[in-house]
Parts: sequence; C-alpha cells; structure tokens
Amino acid sequence: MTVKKPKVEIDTSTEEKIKNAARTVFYKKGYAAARTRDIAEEAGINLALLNYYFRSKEKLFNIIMTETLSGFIQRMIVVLNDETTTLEKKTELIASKYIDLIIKEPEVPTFIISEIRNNPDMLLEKIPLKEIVNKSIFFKQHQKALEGNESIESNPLQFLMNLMGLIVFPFIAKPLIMGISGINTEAFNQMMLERKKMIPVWIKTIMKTK
Amino acid sequence: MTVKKPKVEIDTSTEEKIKNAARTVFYKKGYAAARTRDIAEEAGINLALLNYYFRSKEKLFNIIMTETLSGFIQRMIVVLNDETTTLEKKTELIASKYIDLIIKEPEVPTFIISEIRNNPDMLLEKIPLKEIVNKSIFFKQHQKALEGNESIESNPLQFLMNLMGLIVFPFIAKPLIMGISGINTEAFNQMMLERKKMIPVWIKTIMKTK
DNA sequence: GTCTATAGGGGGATAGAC
DNA sequence: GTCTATCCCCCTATAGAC
Repeated sequence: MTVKKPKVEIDTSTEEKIKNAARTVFYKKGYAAARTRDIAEEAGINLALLNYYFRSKEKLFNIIMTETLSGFIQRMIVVLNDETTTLEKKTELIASKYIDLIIKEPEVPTFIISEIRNNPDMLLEKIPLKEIVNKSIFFKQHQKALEGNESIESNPLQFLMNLMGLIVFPFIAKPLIMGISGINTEAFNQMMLERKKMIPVWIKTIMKTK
Repeated sequence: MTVKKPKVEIDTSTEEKIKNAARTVFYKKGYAAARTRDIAEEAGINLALLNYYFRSKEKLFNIIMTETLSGFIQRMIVVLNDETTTLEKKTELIASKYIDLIIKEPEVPTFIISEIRNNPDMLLEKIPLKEIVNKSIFFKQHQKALEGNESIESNPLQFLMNLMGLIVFPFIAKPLIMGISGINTEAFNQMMLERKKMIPVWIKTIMKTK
C-alpha cells in the first residue's frame, strides 16, 4: 500500500491568490489608482471574495504594505547587526542583497516611496527604525572607527544615504535611464550587476574623503 | 496729473491661481489621489471654474507635469551643454543647482518618479532625452577623457546615475531618514547643504576608481 | 466559500443663472 | 468669468442565493 504524499499545491489558497494579485496591482499602480476590480481579476476570483477575506481595500493594502516594508528592512537589519562582519563587508553584503532583491522585484522601491509620502507615520508606527539603527552593531562599529584614528565620514546617516542612494536610485529612475540610453531591461539589469561589484569600492573611497 | 502705474498684482490671475493650487495638490498626493475639489478649494475658487479654464483634471495635470519636467531637466541640459566648464565643474554646478532647487521644492522628485511610473512614455514623448544627453558637450568631454589616458569610469550613464543618486535620493527617502534620525526639516536641509560640498569631491574620487 | 446583483457614495464634469 | 445645483459614472462594499 503506497503512502499518500500530500498533493503538491499547484493552486495556492484563495487568500494567497488575492494577496499575490494585490501585491502586483498595488506595486504597479499605487493605492489610489489601484481598483479592487483589477485585483479580483488578476487573482481570477470574484470581487465579493476580496471583501469576504480582507474586509476592505484599505485593510488589504495595509497587509501588503506591512509585509513589503518589513521584508525590505529586515534584510538590512540582519546585515547591520552581524557581529562577525566588518563595516566594509557590511556594505558589500547590503549592496549585493538589495541589488539581487530589486532585480527580482523592481517595483518595490518606487512603491514604498510613493506610498510613504501619503502616510509617513505608518512606517514609523510599524517599525522602530530609530532604535534599530542606533542600537545596531553597524552604528557601534562606525563610532569605534571614529574614535580610532581612522579617517571616515563622521555622520553615519551620510554613510547610509550614500550607500542606499547608489544602490536604489537607478531602479527608481529606471524609466528615465532607459529613455536616455535606449537599453532594454536585460541590459539595465546587467548594468546593475556591474554596480554590485563597484558600489562597495566606491563607498570605501568616498567615506575616507573627509 | 500722475501717471497711473500698473497696479501691483497682489492677486494673481484666476488661471494662475488654479495652476498654483494644482501644483501644490498634485505634488503632495499624486494624480490619482488628488481631487479636483481639493484643487478648487486650495485655489479659493469654485470647482466649475477649474473645468472652465482647463476642461478636465487630466489636461490640467498634463500642463503641470510638462512644466515640472521641463523645468527640472532644463537645468541639467544647460549645465551639460556649457562649453566653458570642465567635467569636474559640471558635477559641482549640477549638485549645487539641484540641491538648492529641491530644498525649495522638496516634493518634486517623488512626484516625478511616482507619476512617470504610471506613464513612462509621456516623458519621452515630450522630451528627447536620448538626443539631449548623447549630443551634449558633457558626453563629448566624457569621451575625450576616455580616449586620453585619464582613468575614468567608462560608462557615462554610471556617472550620471551616481551623481543624481547622491543628489536626489536623500530627498526621496526623506521620511525614512527623518524617522531614523529624529531630525527636523531644518536639520535635514543643513545636511543636504553639507552634501552640496561633498558630492563633487565624492564623484571625482569615485569615477577614477576603475 | 463563491457567486450575482445591487446598494451607496464619491468625484469629475456640465447646465444654466447671474 | 464665476457661481449653485445637479448629473452620472465608477468604484467600494454588502445582501443574499447557491
């Protein structure tokens, strides 16, 4: 008698289907322009089901937003709090992880930025960013470097802005960049992979320029 | 008999009032979330007048968008095509002009990015970005530098992405940055003014890192 | 759980008086 | 040119059958 293995889930649950569809539509259009009808159609279900599972467009959106944000920020927290890596290695890891992530989900940065604009407090209510950064291993390492004789930019915020700007900005400006250069998405991604190697080098040289 | 001077225009024309209000509301909320009623109220006029002057929300938006974009990009074109300045001086001018501009109009970068996402073609229809950049003095100077022995990043796109990323990204991520650091807008702007000095130095060192 | 049908409200646009 | 009043469509949300 053969043991009956659990059937491989080809179709995900309805709830998951709706969430996936919501992600797609919200990422592309933003909250205000997204229609629940779009989401229902994308999910291949009826509009009423959306409200059955999630009560309202807004509640569904909040779930997607929260998951997206924490997924995005969690990746940085892990790196910033790694005791076994140097500052240099941390920039390398962050650049590498984020560029790979954003190549897979290119709409996320613009989505986050657009939506936070409409509700800046949401972010801070959900995630204690200030504490996270200020209590991080990264922050302590940066202070140690300052206290020592190392020449380094004194403001850790400038450090993080430079790093994230070099990583994220090209993806945000992708339509402009593709318009200027005429390259396609594949070539664009190739450029981003080149940046993955260069950004840690650049950051290293930048941050020693007092 | 005293010559009657043209009266100082304290109140601008109705058309201009509506446009100013539209800029304010569209910049803050984006096209989809902005309501024509908001704009009318902001302008201190009746909703019907908005349609009387501009026919539709969409037409009004297109006017604002076109003016914003060309104003934003024109500033770069002027610098990129200046025959009298070196590459180095150009980075200095661009950083300086844009940081000053965005401090005055901090919502513009996020506005442009959010709206272009919904209609990437609009931008390219209105402005021949590719020609502008490729035929610019900047582009020729960059090629000259490559042909000579100067060690310089070979891709002018990477150059522009780094420059604009270092300039614009902090403004885009401003809600995050203020959340992390707890600083207010004034202190934030002060940091941006510090960057104004640093960015040309950073770019110079970055771009020589092959 | 999933559907069809519809209520309910908001927002863009216009008619028509002044 | 500017206003009030109103139309009407579209979108979210729900009632109710299956």
